[in-house]
Amino acid sequence: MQETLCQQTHYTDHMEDEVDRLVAAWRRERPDLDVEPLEVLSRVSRLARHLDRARRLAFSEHQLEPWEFDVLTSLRRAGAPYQLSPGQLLTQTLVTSGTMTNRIDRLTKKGLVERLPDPSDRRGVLVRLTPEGRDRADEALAGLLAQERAILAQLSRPQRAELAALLRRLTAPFDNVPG
Amino acid sequence: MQETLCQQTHYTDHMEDEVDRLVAAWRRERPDLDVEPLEVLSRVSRLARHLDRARRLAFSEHQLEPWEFDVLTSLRRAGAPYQLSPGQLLTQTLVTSGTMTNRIDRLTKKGLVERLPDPSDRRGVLVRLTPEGRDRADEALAGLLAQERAILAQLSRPQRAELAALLRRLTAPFDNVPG
DNA sequence: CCCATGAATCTTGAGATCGAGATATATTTG
DNA sequence: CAAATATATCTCGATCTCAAGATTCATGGG
Repeated sequence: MQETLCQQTHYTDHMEDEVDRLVAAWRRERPDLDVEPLEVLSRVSRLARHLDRARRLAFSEHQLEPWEFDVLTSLRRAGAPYQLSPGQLLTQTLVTSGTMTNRIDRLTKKGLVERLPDPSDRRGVLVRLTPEGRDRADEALAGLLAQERAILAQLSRPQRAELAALLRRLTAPFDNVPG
Repeated sequence: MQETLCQQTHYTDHMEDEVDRLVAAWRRERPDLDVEPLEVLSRVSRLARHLDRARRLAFSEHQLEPWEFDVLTSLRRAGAPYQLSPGQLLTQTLVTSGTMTNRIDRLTKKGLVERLPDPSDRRGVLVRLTPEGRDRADEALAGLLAQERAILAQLSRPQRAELAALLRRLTAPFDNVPG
């Protein structure tokens, strides 16, 4: 780790959040414990819940639920012919197999995806985006990005890059092991 | 924003994660879009799901569900006599009022909390931790902190502080407005 | 004092998630 | 080649969550 000249994140406005209050409360009630980990991970969990609410709102304009968006965009990103196995969808969306079966069923009923037999493995199935599914995914993505940009306006571009890099170090171990 | 000498987050090991692959896929499929926001916010959402799974595992040793932990520790942090209104519990746990009523019902049946009339407002209720509830919260917290420390070992202490500060700037707007 | 407005909590019904186990097919091993 | 093991997906039942609306009480103006 080398020292270099870089942007210091030195905030003049130190606005408190719920986690500051939460940590202060623990230090008062349990001064014997080191609750430093909560400074990072409680913020991650709470921010994710806030984002989930915000997304639910943003998607409701497009008649899409967040879980529908997750599946449709996973297929969209795969590129033509826009198909993945349920197993690949699992690693992208981090839900259980039972949940994914259920999601595919419902999206099929809505005409946004279709199930095809996997030609190379008779156990398997491929899930393919329909043209309508593709359009819905594209529309919703544009809306989501606009919303996310507004939330991230709190940070400068280098700060966002720094934040992304720090988060990557935490997510990578989860994403790169069997677990 | 001043420039100072500080630790540069310059990683020799640039381990990829799912979000790197996700972003690369979008740039290939939708080169017209700027997907930079996903670098931060998709990592936040995915990390939160990984944490949720890890917590579920950690708490199962104590026969506690994550949602039970959230409610019990909110009350524990409040300090003696360990009581809060359902409304206060809402802002701490970010669930809807219907969900909270349900949670309080179930925790009451398990003998971990009890409902008392609010002496200063006859509409209101106070939820109080029972002695057993308090013990369960304290045990589970110790276990959670140990697990979180292991996850955060990927970062140095100043990196953790930096990460917490950056996240605070994103959570504060959510935590400090009516929304 | 009474009514209108607002706030805090609870009720309800629909829908989504999880975990565990079932089923069918692949792959490896002896 | 047969048996054992592993993999991919689905089924099922129990919870858990949410959104919307109902209920109960507080508060302020007339």
